[in-house]
Amino acid sequence: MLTKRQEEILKLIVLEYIKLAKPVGSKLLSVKMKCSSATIRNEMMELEEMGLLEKTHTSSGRIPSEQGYRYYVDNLMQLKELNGEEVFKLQTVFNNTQLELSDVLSKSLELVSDMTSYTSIMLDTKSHDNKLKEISIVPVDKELVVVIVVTDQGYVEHKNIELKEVSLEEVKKTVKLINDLIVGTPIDEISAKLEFEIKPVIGKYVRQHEILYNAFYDVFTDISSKNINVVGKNNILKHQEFSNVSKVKDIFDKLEDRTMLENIKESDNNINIYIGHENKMDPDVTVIKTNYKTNKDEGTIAIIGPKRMEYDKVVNLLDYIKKQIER
Amino acid sequence: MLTKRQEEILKLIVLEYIKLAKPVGSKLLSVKMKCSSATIRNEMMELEEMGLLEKTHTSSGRIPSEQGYRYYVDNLMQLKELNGEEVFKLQTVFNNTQLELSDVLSKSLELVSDMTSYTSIMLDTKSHDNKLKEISIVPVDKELVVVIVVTDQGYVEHKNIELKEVSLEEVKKTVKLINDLIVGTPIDEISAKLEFEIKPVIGKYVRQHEILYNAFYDVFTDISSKNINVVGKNNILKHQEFSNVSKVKDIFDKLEDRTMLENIKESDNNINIYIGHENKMDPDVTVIKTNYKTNKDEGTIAIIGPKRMEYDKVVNLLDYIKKQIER
DNA sequence: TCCTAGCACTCTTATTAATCGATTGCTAAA
DNA sequence: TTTAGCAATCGATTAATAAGAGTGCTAGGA
Repeated sequence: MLTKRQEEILKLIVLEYIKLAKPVGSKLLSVKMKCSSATIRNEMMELEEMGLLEKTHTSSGRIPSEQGYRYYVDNLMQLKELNGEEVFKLQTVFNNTQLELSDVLSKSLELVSDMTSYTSIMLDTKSHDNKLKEISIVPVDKELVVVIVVTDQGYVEHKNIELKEVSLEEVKKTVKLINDLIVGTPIDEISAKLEFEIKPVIGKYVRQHEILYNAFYDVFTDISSKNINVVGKNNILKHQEFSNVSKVKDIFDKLEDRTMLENIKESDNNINIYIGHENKMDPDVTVIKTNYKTNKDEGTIAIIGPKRMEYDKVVNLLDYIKKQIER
Repeated sequence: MLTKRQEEILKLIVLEYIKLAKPVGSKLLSVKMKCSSATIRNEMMELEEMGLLEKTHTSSGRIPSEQGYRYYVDNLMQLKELNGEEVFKLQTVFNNTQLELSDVLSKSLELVSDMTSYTSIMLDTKSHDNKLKEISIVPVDKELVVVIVVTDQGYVEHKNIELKEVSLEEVKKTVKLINDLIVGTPIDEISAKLEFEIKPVIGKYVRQHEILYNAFYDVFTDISSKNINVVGKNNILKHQEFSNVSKVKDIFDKLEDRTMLENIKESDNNINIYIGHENKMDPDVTVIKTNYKTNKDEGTIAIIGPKRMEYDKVVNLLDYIKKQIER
């Protein structure tokens, strides 16, 4: 259990280090508190023994350990309000009724990335209530037909089918079959239905039914697939913990690795903070994320930055965005 | 005019410097040629006076100047054949008939980026012969209707319209109007037609015609807009000329700047090389690009790397891809 | 006239040493 | 329990030195 004074010291060190990125010494703290540097040194030693502080070398000032950050965000962090300018900028996005949800998300995350110098990720999973609404075709010319799939939430996906191996008639029949049999099916069950209800039937009267089946399989896979967007990646380069190129490359590669990014999915409804080794992404970063859920959509938004991150600001922004989206 | 020997020296220096990124000295060259290092030093001095070579400091070996690279690519470069593995990998992409052109392009550029460690850009302009084929609507529920636009080349774009300020009837009427009046119009002329032929008419019987007009304007703008894709951006980090983070940030920011990227458009049909200051992107890079043109599509593909680039390899690859696409 | 051996000179890189300044841990006194 | 004082530690900076690579120039030889 920490004393009041120890908590104050820890908090000051965290805030100071976040601001200046330099180890914090006892002398600096002694002017901010009403006791001598020697006293503070003694407390620092205890905090270090408890694993909340670290030194970069024997005679350096202290920096927070991962545990130190953890204690700070769990017990000491105070959320201040967003400032007027930030709210104003975000509101212009949320008030734009022209935009679709995914655009609102990416635009607001762009703002957040600009305001914080961190990197944002949105992972947009379509909701389970998303059902196939209609599938229609537009014959373009003798060689090409466009198949268009629409869900009851207004998602659209399309695929071009060449009329070489299959005829327009065959495509039409298949589409009618799908419209008759599987309209209304939730999108994540469609692949199964397609295989077991449609494939056997078309197999009977379409010569090259594999081609047709694959085309439809593709378009349904696309529409049920996750939409991932990384915003403000270049902000990584602004932080001095990432001043060495190979570290940067490491993180950039991870930010392009789809399976890595899909892992970021958060089901918990709170704003969750994963500091350093607590996240699976990279031990040198902190990931703050939350899930969101509307009647059409659900997904995760995440902010990634150095462990030395403005936790309070990011938590506030994320919370604000989550609430606005869910309205 | 350069003598044979001077050309040989220049070529060796370019190749050696591309390989090892270290200034090339006279001693190294003397073992590759049948004359003494003193002779080579004299020739180097002349080449430097002509502006083809540079020194990094008074007593360093030589590196090629931009003019030196220019002379090399114009007069000395020999194109070797692609190796079997490279051809094989690319062929698996080109032979996949399932893929649309833009997918073929981005996949083959991914391969090129992997094979070369450079960065690729594709800029896909839709051809002028692309005409509006059909516009159709799918009413999703009482509050939402999806508008889908298809061109005669099989491009699809869509937009959701909320049925709050406008009614389904009004949307239907407008769509009928568009289908009657401007189907067959080249996509880059549609905006104008929309404004002068459709807008005045719907203004008469649609209360909130601005909303409807804007929605259609948006979707036509989208479909005629350029498609830009940057592949292998992280490869920038592999080259020692970009080992300092602020330089990297500079280039990365440019690679996300849409207007910068649109400038890359090349109308010339050859493989063109822009070394250092010859390109508008950044004086420390070389851009090699060419345009391509199929019956559906036209655009530009470009490779970006350090000036110390494997010119021969990149030119070969770009040429190969261009030819395959245009088949 | 062209080529080359030889050599002094220049500049980079690596290594070591010396100094400065910040900060700590410890001790002893308040 | 707090604090003043002080030796000790270590990073960062600067200076000095040496080693190595490469050049430009000169003078002699083909």
